[in-house]
Amino acid sequence: MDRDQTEKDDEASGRPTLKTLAFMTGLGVTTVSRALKNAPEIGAETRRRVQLVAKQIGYRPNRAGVRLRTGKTNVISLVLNTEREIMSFVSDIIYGVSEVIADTPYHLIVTPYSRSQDPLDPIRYLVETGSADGVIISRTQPNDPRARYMLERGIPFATHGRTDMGLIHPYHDFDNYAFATEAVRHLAGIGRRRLALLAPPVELTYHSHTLNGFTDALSEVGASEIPFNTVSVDHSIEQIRMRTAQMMRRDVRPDGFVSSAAAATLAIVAGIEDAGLKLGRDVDVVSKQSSDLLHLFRRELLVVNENFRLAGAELARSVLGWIGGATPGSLQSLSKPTGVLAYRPPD
Amino acid sequence: MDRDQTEKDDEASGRPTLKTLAFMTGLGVTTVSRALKNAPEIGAETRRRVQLVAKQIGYRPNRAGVRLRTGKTNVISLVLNTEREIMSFVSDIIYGVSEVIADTPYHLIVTPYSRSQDPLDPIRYLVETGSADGVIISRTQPNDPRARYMLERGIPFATHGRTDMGLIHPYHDFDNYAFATEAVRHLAGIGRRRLALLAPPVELTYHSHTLNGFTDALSEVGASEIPFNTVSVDHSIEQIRMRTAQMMRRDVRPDGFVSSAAAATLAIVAGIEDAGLKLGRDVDVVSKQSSDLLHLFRRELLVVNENFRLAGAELARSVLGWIGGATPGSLQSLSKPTGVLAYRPPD
DNA sequence: CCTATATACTGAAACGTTACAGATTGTCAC
DNA sequence: GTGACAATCTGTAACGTTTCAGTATATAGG
Repeated sequence: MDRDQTEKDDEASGRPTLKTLAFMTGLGVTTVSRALKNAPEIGAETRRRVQLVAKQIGYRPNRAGVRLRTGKTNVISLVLNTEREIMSFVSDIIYGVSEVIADTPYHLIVTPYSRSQDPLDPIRYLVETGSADGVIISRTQPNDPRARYMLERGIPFATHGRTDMGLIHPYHDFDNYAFATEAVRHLAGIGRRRLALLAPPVELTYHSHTLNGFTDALSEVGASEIPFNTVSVDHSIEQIRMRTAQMMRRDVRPDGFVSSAAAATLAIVAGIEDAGLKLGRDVDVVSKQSSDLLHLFRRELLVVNENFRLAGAELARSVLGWIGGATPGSLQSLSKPTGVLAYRPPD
Repeated sequence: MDRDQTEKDDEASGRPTLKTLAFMTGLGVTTVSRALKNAPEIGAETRRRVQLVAKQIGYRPNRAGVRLRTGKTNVISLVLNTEREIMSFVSDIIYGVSEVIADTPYHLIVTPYSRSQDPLDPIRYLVETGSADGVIISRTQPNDPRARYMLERGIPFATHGRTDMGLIHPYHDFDNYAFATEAVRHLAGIGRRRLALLAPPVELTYHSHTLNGFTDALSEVGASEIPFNTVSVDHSIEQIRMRTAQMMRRDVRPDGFVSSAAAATLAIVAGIEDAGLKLGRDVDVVSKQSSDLLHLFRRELLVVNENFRLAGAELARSVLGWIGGATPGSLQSLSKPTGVLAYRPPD
């Protein structure tokens, strides 16, 4: 009677639950639950038996059940700016994150914030609704309210880029200081003396990293700077192109560029050519790139690679590490630029 | 006594629940639940009162609770191939989807499938674990096992690209037939007679769409095809570049190209130049692009724009529509190519 | 033989929500 | 005054999980 009823209940519903396993093994749900998570108070044989059956029938814990009971979501949220983030960037980071969480119970959810919205809004939403166990943010600022907020609430996160608030948290960053210094040294090495920098937007931390590297290396090699700070990599292709062309038509114009983004570099080159000058002859450009396409564009371009897939992977590892109990300070990483590829025109 | 206890319970936990609202309004949780979803058996004043209080204290339904009780996840899953999907593509689609689900209760989760994995695996996972209310897939095939599977299980989905199985489901597709015909006509119009097509991979549906458009237009304008089917847009930049260069060194070589992807076009142009030929003089290339960058690369390139952000938005609308009860057949859309931009060299 | 203690297991309750099956009114017809 | 009925509200159970507070059995110490 009792048995029949339970049996019927279990066979009716499609997906196996703890109750199903309990019935099949003849144990209580509590025992099954504990056996599956290797609790010490369960006999060794029972444990193996339960786990065997669970694997056989393809038991997977119901996420909603776990989440409701424990508050654990098994979700990592990647928070993205809908219009400012550079294209290839995003997909590479996503792939990097995916790679790492692939064989964990975690899911990746993408939380966008749009237009004129406060960047803190999506973070508040995530924290208030308890929608994620961990968060990844980018476009990090020196004094970042999002990082501060999450630190206060004690929710694990990692930032793409560093902050500068005297607070410790996991991050992954590309060494933009090293990028800028190497770029300047290389340009100086091939005889360029008046350099312009297309920098990241001022509000982001890596703006000053890049700028510091640039100016430090300038004085090191004794070259001078041609100011180019009316635009940043966040500006439109058209604006950058126009400003570049304007600048290249002036008497005192740069003979070398350092560009912090691949798309912007296309615009710079276009601007240079608009002004009737020739890349590799009148001016050289060193650019960061994330996909391997710039050298197809103009083979005279000098490129430095930034690996966003790696960044995504590192960020995911950091967040998971923090969730897993590691200390935030031990989850910081910096990736060095992979060498300047010097494509000098063969002729 | 009873009151004190309830009060204490509610104030202890941070986030308001139905119980909190019930206590504040003096109603039962059932009534509150119904009032919030505008059930007819709730008095008009009560309804307003409950909704007012709910808004004031910022009540948000607990997703885990809803999901456990109803099975509704409020999740849309975007299933992506980790290595094959083209870069900018992905982020644009994500942004498009985000845009549409922004003011719905839905979250977007990204489900990747990697390497040598069966494309059906992630779909099976989603369906078996009931992880999503709706699914979006790309890299659609004429006979697509994923679409068939989801159709059988009755789970709402939309495909980026069409199938050809005689089954009806929502899709969004770019009109690649029109793209190919317009491209060929344009090339013929500027005097090109021997055309090569860099097609999508054969297994995907839009391969034949593109190919049909190409060959139909060829016979229409009386031009001939130079076979170029040893590579597809899925091949590496290096392979495409090499094959192109090989072909361009032969006696009978194309004087026009139609390319189905922007990245591949970079490779084609590189190959053309490797062979010592000049774009716009010896050969013209019409290419699809998703971001507006190709004309910066070589201004002789002829480009047709495919809007992936729009695609993402349409796909999201379709899935939501299906979930909302619309008939699958009414959720299909095709986007026309936006005109060939004819950048002829001015000199 | 009785008590203490470790070992292996178990039922009940709770997380927040919704659906089902009432319960309590008030109104109206007769 | 009674019964029928609509309108409005409510308690209980259930979704699948984990935690709490046990229970039952075996082993050992005295």
